[in-house]
Amino acid sequence: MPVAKKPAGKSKKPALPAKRPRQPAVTQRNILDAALVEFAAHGLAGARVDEIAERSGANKRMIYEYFGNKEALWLIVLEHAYERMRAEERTIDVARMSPMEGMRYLMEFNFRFCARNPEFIALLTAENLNKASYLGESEKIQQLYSPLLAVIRDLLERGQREGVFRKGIDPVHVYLTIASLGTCFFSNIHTLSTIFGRDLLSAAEQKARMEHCVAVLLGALKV
Amino acid sequence: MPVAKKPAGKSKKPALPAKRPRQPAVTQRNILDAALVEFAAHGLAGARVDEIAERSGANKRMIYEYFGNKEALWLIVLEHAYERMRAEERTIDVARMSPMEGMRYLMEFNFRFCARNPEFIALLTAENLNKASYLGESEKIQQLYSPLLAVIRDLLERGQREGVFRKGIDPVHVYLTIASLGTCFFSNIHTLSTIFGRDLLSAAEQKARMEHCVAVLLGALKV
Amino acid sequence: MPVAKKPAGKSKKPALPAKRPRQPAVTQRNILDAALVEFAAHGLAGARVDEIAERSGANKRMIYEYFGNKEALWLIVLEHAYERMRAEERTIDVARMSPMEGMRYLMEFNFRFCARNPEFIALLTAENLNKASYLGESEKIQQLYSPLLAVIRDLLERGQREGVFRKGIDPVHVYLTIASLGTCFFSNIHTLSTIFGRDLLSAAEQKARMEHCVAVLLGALKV
Amino acid sequence: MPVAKKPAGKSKKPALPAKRPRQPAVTQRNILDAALVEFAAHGLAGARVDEIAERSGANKRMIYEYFGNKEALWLIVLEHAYERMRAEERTIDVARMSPMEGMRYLMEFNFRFCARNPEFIALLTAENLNKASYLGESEKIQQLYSPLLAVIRDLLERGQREGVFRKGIDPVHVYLTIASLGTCFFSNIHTLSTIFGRDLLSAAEQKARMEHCVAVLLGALKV
DNA sequence: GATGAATGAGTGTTCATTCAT
DNA sequence: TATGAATGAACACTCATTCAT
Repeated sequence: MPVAKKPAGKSKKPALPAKRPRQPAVTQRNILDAALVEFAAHGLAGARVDEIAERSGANKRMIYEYFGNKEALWLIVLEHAYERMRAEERTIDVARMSPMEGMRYLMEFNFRFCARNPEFIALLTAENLNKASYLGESEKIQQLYSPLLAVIRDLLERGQREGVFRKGIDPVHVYLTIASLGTCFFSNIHTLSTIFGRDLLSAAEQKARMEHCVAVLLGALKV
Repeated sequence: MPVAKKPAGKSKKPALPAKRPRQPAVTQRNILDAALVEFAAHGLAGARVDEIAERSGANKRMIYEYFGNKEALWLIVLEHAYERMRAEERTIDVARMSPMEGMRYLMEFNFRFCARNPEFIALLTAENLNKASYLGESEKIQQLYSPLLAVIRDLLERGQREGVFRKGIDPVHVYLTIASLGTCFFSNIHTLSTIFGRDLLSAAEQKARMEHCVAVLLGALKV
Repeated sequence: MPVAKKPAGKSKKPALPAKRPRQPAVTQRNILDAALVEFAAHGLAGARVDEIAERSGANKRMIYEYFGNKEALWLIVLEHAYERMRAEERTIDVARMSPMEGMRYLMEFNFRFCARNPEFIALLTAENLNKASYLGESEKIQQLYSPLLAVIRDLLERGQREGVFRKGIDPVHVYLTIASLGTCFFSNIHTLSTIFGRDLLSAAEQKARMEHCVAVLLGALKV
Repeated sequence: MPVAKKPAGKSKKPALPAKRPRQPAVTQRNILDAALVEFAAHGLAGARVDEIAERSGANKRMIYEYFGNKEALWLIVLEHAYERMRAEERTIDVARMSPMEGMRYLMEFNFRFCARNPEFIALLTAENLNKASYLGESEKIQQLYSPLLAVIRDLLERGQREGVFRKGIDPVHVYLTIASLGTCFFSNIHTLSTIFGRDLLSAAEQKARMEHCVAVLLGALKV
């Protein structure tokens, strides 16, 4: 790249079958995938539109054609990430589990989701750096009400009725605790590993951590 | 022609007091303060050296004179922030408290520190976006071993001896739980407020949250 | 705030024809031409990328797109200059000339080439200031073996066989002498003119000098 | 240097003997020496005032105090270099030598001077890049008429009278030839070594080259 | 729809020079 | 005389965005 590209000499052969994709949906998906990777890796300010274009295999112009500009693309990527998470959350079914088992399942589910989706965590981290200014603008995400809250409320009520959970617990706080214990471990995993000189990314450490988190959650709910 | 153009006349406002402080230590401190604000607000990539210069009242050149470059400045700001936190942590004295009271104190201390130092939280967030790559390079921070871990270990042992805490608890996990519950609430407070449509930054919400966190922590330790 | 400011309105002179050539090869050539002029005039350190951009009519960004950076551009300009010289040298044909006539021709050729290409001389001068560090990195130039050396060797051998040239003469030294007498006169012509208070750039002076150089060269070869 | 210099804390002890040199002449000489090295290494545009200050051990401010600015310093350095050369030239005494021996001596002298003073050569090279614009401004250098020309004229006349030199030879051209053969070899020695893949800086190569140059010069003068 | 050349406003960094002490 | 902190203009280089094809 640094030195004298070829003059591109007369590559115009309009008669040829034109092997270009010409598949808008595919191109858009490729751009979104590439953008997720780039944004997750560098945040909004650090991400490079050129890099997204190159990684997606699409032309840079297409990004602007389909998504308007960098910031709009950021928001769409964010929305997609939330949608995927909510979609997974909707598969949660704790109806047949006991309240105790159900809570354990939620904690484990959240923990594993974070472990499996570091890009989502990075996106969240980056958006918090932006003080959630883009998220706040999105009507879409606001409507994507998390089904988890209802599940938690249900489990809490069942548990309280059955006498295994304490009374007077705010489901939002339970949600926050579940989210904090899972998300925070992974979003701060780099600084924490450095500080403790312990590779928290290892499978063994993660398993131990998850067990601890489950214990913390359940210990807080038990009567 | 290539070098040394004439001063071009135009002596700019010679009437002004022409304050050139000439106080290196002050200038350095001003730069560091301004850098903390800018970096906390926009992260490493989003921060602008020009902005730091202007906000600090110093000349941009001074930043390079004293700190080398933007990335080196970032690291120093990070180190200073950690130092300040560790310094505060060193003031913690739970020797006269009961294990239960001590643990509650640690949780509250951490929570309040996060509430009081949003810039530190933002810095942490941003550094996690960088995958702790600068923190990892810093020998200084690695040596700043947190006194908290020892305090936690001591409280745990006392509590276990007294029969109020369960056995077999890893102090590092307790540390992580305390840090997660406090830090994560504040580092994700913007996205969470947006998602829940609830202003978690309000005093009442924060108080309630802190109470919940204390309950969670103690509930997890109790026999 | 950190990213993507609005276009700010102000559509600059929309009435203008808005010529955006869109001809990579032409743009590259323009940049190289402009760079040759700028580098020859000020050397590597003294040359200004902005000036090259302006003179070439291209956008500064294009220089980096096509050539990487200032130093890479310098090397390419240097390589092109050498290529042009070597190309001219390859047109030399002294097969039908007598050894004496052939040598005279080489001297005159070199002298005239220097007179005709002051920018090449300036480039050489500047690269010598760099201690040939860029030339030394160029594989291209090293492969551009000068055809002159073979021609000189051939003329020497023929002349020695015919008994008009002395024996034991190193062709490299003859090359150096030819090059020195021609190049040095022109590369130092400014300081020399000043020292002697004589305008050596005048046609008469140059003709006289060339005659002298031819005499010196032939006098050194004659038996 | 890149990271946080000490605040210089209160090093003011005006009562102390003040171990600073306080010797203007020495300081000036140090600056000139350092400037010669820096200018020779990088030319006018490439030289750094900071570097000169550091290398000289003097304060940067002193450079401006004593020499005005970078360009003025350049000129003075140039003048000093010329003065030194002229001074050496004035030691030349060929009165007792034969014309032939005398000419050989001049060539060898010049050659050896160039070999011994690469910085002077580099300075000349750099000033030629400047198109001798600073040299041209210097009244001093113009007055430093080279004694060599007179010596050459004398040798030529004696040689012609004695019948060993041809008639009608312009002493200026002889001067130019001597200067070219010596100076040019050394000023272009980097590019030439690279082109030929031969280390022309080696003692053996230089000796051979000098012999050749002497032969060329004398061959051109002989009847 | 798709391409990639082109643009201009920045962005980090450096430099010659000046001023307070 | 000497010091080194401070300055502002410039410099090499980058980036989001647009336009001609």
